[in-house]
Amino acid sequence: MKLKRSFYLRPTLEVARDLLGKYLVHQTADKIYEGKIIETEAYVGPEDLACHAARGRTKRNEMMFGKGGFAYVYFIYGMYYCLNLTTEKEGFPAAVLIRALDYPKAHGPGRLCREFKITREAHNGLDLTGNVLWVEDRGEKPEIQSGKRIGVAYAGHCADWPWRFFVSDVARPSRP
DNA sequence: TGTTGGATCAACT
DNA sequence: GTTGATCCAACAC
Repeated sequence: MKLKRSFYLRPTLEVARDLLGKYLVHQTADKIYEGKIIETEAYVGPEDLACHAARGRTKRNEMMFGKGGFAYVYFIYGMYYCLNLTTEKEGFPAAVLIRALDYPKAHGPGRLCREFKITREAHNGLDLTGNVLWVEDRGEKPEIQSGKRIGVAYAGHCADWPWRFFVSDVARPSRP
């Protein structure tokens, strides 16, 4: 079943963990994309230097300050989009980055957006309780591991926080 | 108005 | 292990 708003309004680390084993679904005009979520990362609040919201509210990260249960899509390195799902209550900036899906060529945040045709223009700010982009619970309860986040070495001590979650039985979600 | 660097990936050596 | 592709938001003038 489709996850309700209340799922996203809980603490971000719980949401990041619980999203593993769920299915991301993207309905387009001519096709439905769906894949199991196998890797996520949590980005929580102004004290997390790796979080875009650590530098205050801006045009780019505005979605993270809103209510949980919306898509936050941003463009990076001139070529790639990254898909995040916002969490927690309005006014508290937090989101979960979807890093990898169990879907062909979708292991990696940039690649999954390319495969799923997710763009900032079309999907940033989308309501995840709507009927374009959402997450489904199909009753799977995978073994979960956690580790350090990827590509955030600039964030100082925050880079060591074990806020990356992945499904144990996937040998290599997106990185060794 | 100009500069800079990033939550990446793939193709190299 | 390193590098090029390629662009927008943030910040410094």
